[in-house]
Amino acid sequence: MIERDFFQRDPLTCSRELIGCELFAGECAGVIVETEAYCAVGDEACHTFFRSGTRDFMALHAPGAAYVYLNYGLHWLFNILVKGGGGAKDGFVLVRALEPLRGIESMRARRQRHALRDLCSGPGKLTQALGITGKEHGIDLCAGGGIGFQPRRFNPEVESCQRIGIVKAADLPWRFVLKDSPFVSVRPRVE
DNA sequence: AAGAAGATCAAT
DNA sequence: TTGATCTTCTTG
Repeated sequence: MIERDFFQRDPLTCSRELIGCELFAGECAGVIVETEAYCAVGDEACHTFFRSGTRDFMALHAPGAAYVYLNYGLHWLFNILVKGGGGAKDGFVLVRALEPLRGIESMRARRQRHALRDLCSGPGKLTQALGITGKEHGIDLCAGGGIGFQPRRFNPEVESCQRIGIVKAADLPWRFVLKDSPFVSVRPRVE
């Protein structure tokens, strides 16, 4: 079980170090292979930049809280609140892709897809596969409940690249992937 | 009251 | 490349 102090650091460190950790939700679990960092200060792509409700959420919750929201009216996106202790170090980690480990038949049933690579290879896909929706918004992920994290069991090679699907601050290399994983959403551009 | 924007996905 | 679909925030 990953403890709260893991999330009492800045979003870039948390995003990088979550690669290779396990996310579990009920009977389902997978290795985190892709994340993105969003910073409360100085990042125009972060919801705190244009949503007062998000700034309120950040003030009212402890690090390790789930921040789940509906995007494009269709897809739930799963984030973790991180607070490094002071404005510029606060933010969110978006979990974007998993390598499925357990509960694979449940994932297949919820996704209506069979291939392992189609189950959790995107932020909207993994919430559907794990059954995460807005009802998980605000829950504590460090409380030993049904959803949480397990530490790494190997030493991953992590690659950083540009974030996906945003227009503002699109050039920042704040997306992190497990190198050469076939389970990421979009393969990083090879230089 | 109405409109725009938005961290996506699957089918064409 | 496009359509689906909804919440939040801003403007009138």
